[in-house]
Amino acid sequence: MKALASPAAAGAEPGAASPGAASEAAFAEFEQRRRRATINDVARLAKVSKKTVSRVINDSPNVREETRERVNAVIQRLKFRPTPQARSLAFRRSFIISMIYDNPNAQYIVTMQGSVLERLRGAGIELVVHPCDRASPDFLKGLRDFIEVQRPLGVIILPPLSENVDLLALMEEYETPFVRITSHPGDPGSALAQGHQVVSKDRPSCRAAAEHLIRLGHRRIGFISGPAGYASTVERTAGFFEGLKAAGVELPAEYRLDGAYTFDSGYRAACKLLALPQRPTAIFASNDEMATGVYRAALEKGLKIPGDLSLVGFDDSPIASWISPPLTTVRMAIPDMGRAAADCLLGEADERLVELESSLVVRGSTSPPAGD
Amino acid sequence: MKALASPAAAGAEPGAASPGAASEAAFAEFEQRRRRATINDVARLAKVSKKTVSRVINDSPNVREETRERVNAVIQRLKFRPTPQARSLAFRRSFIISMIYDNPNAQYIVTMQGSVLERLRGAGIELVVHPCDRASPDFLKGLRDFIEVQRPLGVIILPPLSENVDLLALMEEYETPFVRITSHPGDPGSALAQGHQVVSKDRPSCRAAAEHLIRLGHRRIGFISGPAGYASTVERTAGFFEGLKAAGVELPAEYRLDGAYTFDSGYRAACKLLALPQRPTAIFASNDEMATGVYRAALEKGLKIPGDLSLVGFDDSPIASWISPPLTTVRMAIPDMGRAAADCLLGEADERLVELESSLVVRGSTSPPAGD
DNA sequence: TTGTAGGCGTTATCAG
DNA sequence: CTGATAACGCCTACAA
Repeated sequence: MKALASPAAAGAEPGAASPGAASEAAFAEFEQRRRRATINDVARLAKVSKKTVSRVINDSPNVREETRERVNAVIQRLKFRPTPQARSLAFRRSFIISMIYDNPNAQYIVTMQGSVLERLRGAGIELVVHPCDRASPDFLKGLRDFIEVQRPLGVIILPPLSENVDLLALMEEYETPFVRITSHPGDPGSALAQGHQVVSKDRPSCRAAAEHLIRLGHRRIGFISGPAGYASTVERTAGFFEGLKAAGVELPAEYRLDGAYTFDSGYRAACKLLALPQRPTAIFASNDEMATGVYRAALEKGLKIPGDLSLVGFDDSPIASWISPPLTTVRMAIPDMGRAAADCLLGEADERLVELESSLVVRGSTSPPAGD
Repeated sequence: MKALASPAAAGAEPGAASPGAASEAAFAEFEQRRRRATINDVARLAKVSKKTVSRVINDSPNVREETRERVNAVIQRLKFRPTPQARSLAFRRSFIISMIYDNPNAQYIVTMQGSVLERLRGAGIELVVHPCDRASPDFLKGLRDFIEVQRPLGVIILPPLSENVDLLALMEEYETPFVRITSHPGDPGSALAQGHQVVSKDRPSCRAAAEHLIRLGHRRIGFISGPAGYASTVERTAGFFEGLKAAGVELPAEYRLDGAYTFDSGYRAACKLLALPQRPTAIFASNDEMATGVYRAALEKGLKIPGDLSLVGFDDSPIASWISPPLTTVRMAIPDMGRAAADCLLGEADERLVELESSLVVRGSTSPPAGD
């Protein structure tokens, strides 16, 4: 990239003929020591002070271009890499980013971890995972200890923990940059509006799910929500009913049941729905795991999907495409969200609020209702 | 735990009446400074040298019990916690344990992370995750950089990476303690026998799977293997055929197909098996994802599981209990493996080789074959 | 059993 | 724009 691309150019002149370039002898002497280069080695061989090397490492603007190049040349030649241990001590911040979560599904977690790491690679920053149990009595204490002792560069908080204001207050207290991953931006001025936010816009896609079912001809539609108190529950519900309302479809109260994002809750809700005198011809389950429970219930009732019952889920988990028939569902842009979250923490985000749309994925579990 | 449990006992005597106990004034002065306590604060208030405090922190035996108690009392009173950043610099090792893996399924990864963390909690050691792509050209380079720069306390390597000898050589090179998670102990003396090993004994459970099918009356059994070169493939295959052989059941070559642990490979293999003139009455798929592909193939052929086709998988992933009928499968003791791996790295393992049995979980996907 | 002196590798302060 | 000097908080060697 730079003018001094050739290693030889760095300190090629024997006899110190070129000012500011170390002698080959000095380099040779370094080679002897068979140790990793430190900032001192670089400083000595580049004939500058440690501080200047430090400035180069940290992209300080206050370095003459010529100096910077000379230092960089030595850095490359010595394969110098600053150690995060020492930097952490001096910076009073560890070179780690932490991911804190309670209980999302495994695929969500792993995809998120992977996409965050995609951005962290090469930045010399590692990802520390911190699952926890918000029901535990020392949930906050554990987190406090962690933040206080580790002092991570930043923290990524996954839902539903990202809606926990006590946790956010903790981050503020320790002045730890954080990103909330959520499905609804915090109201301006509220605690939930602090820090960075990466939000999955689920309303439009859930609305699309409703419209999809209605377009197919469904009017009696069952709805299974997520657990109370989750932003995702609110958003998915709002989006879906938005779609129904726009089409002028009203849902009797008994078509609307509460779930808990678990297989069992989906199964039980479906059993109730399918036992209704006028059973729904379609069901929207607020996540795939519950939708899987609906498959079970339908099978037990002898109902064919999608012929007798159309079904839409949410998550596009692997099981959605593996189950038969494959499940029409909503896919969040998890990899984009992970990358965006990392960018926020790396200071490479333009805005403090990133919104990403999720999208409806139509598969075989939805069709026009059987004429009845 | 100790005699000086009460904080007041630590330095209660005003006027330095008690030798070796700091004055209340000194403590009060510390309180003023509203900073986290350092080893210096502890040393000063406990009237010992930093080194002695360090010895206490690190459980050195060379400390008089009385001194240790005095120091501990001050530590508690000051809520002193040594910072890993400084210790890392001095120890030349980060207080992190790293989990390295390529591509196991999400549930496996998350369960493993969780169980390892269970043991790490309270030890002041964090878990850094390091997924990577062994097909990438700079796979090893990336890992080398990571180990060289981060210097983790230890590394946990998940299969199939745990069978990569280049990776193991890297760990040896950097003298980094590691645990291999695998399904077959390395031959003594081989590269695979180095480091710690936590192995899942899958032969007995796979043998049990075969015996289970045979006991139900199956004789024409299809087998879908994992990808070539995986220890897990070898072990599951060996176990299953052990069971067949013990019962005197021979499998024609066409009943035995290669899979790749993916849904598609399971589906394709099943299609072939079910198209055989004498189709098998049962199939063992070497993991649940492939088994799910078999469900699909069976459904397309109009074959009922388990009536027309019995099916056994491996992993006991969530989908195994959600799919209909629920899948008979083999469950590895992943949480135990994770805890064992952490113990190895924490130096709390008795042996360098820990073996854990997996177990057959019988569900609804297996039954006697329909009389034909 | 305990302490002193020095180092781990980097960044901050502040003068020039 | 650059550098000397002092942190950062803990540990190791070597003494006592």
